[in-house]
Amino acid sequence: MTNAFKPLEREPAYLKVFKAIEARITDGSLKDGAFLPTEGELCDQFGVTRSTVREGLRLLEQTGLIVRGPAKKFYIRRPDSADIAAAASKSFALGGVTFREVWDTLASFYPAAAKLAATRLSDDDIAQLKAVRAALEAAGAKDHEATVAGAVEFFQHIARGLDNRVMLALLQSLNLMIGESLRHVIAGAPQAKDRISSAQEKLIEAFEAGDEVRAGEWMAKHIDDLKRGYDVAGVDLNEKI
Amino acid sequence: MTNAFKPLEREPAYLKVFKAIEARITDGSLKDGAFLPTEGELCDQFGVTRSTVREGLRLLEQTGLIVRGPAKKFYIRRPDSADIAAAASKSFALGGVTFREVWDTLASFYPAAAKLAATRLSDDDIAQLKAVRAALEAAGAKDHEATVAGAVEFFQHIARGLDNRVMLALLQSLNLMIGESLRHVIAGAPQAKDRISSAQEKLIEAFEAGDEVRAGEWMAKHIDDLKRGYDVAGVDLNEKI
DNA sequence: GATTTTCGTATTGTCGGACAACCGGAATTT
DNA sequence: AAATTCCGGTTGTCCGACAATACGAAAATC
Repeated sequence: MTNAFKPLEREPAYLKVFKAIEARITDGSLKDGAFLPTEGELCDQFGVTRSTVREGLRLLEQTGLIVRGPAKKFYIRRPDSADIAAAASKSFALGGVTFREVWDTLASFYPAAAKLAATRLSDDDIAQLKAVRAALEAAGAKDHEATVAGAVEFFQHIARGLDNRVMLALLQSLNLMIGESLRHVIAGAPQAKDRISSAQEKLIEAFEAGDEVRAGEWMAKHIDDLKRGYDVAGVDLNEKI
Repeated sequence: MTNAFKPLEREPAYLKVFKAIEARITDGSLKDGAFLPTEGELCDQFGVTRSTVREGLRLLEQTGLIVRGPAKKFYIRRPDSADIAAAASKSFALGGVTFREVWDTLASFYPAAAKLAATRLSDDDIAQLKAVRAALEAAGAKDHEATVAGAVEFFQHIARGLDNRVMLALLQSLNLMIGESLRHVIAGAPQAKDRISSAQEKLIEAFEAGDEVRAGEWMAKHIDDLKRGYDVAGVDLNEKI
């Protein structure tokens, strides 16, 4: 019997609202920065009640497609890499990934990123890296927070300098995760600051020289070094983040 | 004047509902698979109306923390890598990233992943890779869909075999994005299937031998080859996905 | 005339109640 | 025992309402 009726999926109205608005954002008819109509107007346009519209708006909100502007009105915003990264790392945390998984990923991906960085970082990017390193040097040896911040910021600037939003988002979500775990490591590893700083120095040199191979090698060493800090600090790599 | 009052953030009740439930999921007091109370019960417990509760539920729903079960009831589910990947790649699409960005990322990250795969894939994983390749071989030369599917599935299995959820999610979101773009390339590149298949063969050999270096090299070649297909197909790499 | 104050209005956040549609399971029939 | 019917619980949607807030314009002040 071929003339059976289709499953007839009924889709809740709030989902339709969500998809309708989402579609108009993706196809560009609602441009970035434009204000969304008020809830009341949306009710009229969609022919549903405010409760329903509001449920749809909550979906858009969580997706990151709209944010609250002045006067509480919503406006359109395409999610940027930072949002993607934040959402991803949050999900990871919920999923209970281990330190080992994060570090393994770092060790695999960042050397490759460093290679690319050697060919792609601008003079300005490199200057910023130097600034980050200088700030790290200036910080007190016992200032663990500054050490963590310096290490993470260095990664951040490299990711940003790659001029690639996909890579940026992926690396940023890693950066968010290592920030937390580095804190544990550094407090328990005495000369962490010096080792980090000297690795950064070598990396900057490689970037300046445009030396891909050296950049990749030093990044690998740098990360390996950070990871080794776990043993020193006595942290179990299989612990959940 | 230092004693000014701070902005005094008042957060909407629906956000509190969201955070409250989210917290109980993350801290484990609501376990994976458990059913959420009904909307009515939540109203009683939180002391708010259903409209409010429902807005909170929509947030949880979009975050991927809860899904609908039988009888429409919600149950708890920790987002897995596929969800993270899907969400991320969707956001990327909205952000209007270019093919070039995706391919650059592929070219940077996948060779590193292949190296790891050489040391980590189980015999079972490799058997599956062989199966994927066999299916690709069996497909007709003109069956572009099968070719795309074969190429993407090969990537998928590698990612899954790495035994690392973070890497899996990141690579999966890349896989989702290349699927679409590969379709364009392959239709316009005659011997794409053969080249893909032979690259897969070399990769499998390297994986079996546990030869990291060779695996990385062939993966780099493989991706480079796919990318070159763009020229042949006449696709502009700077086009948005 | 420029600045401050006041005030009205639009919008959001929340409420309470209402009803149809739907699902699952119990009660009933066959 | 199997199929059918029925019923209560739950969701999806609607309506109407109100307080709180934020904005912009009108009014008052200097």
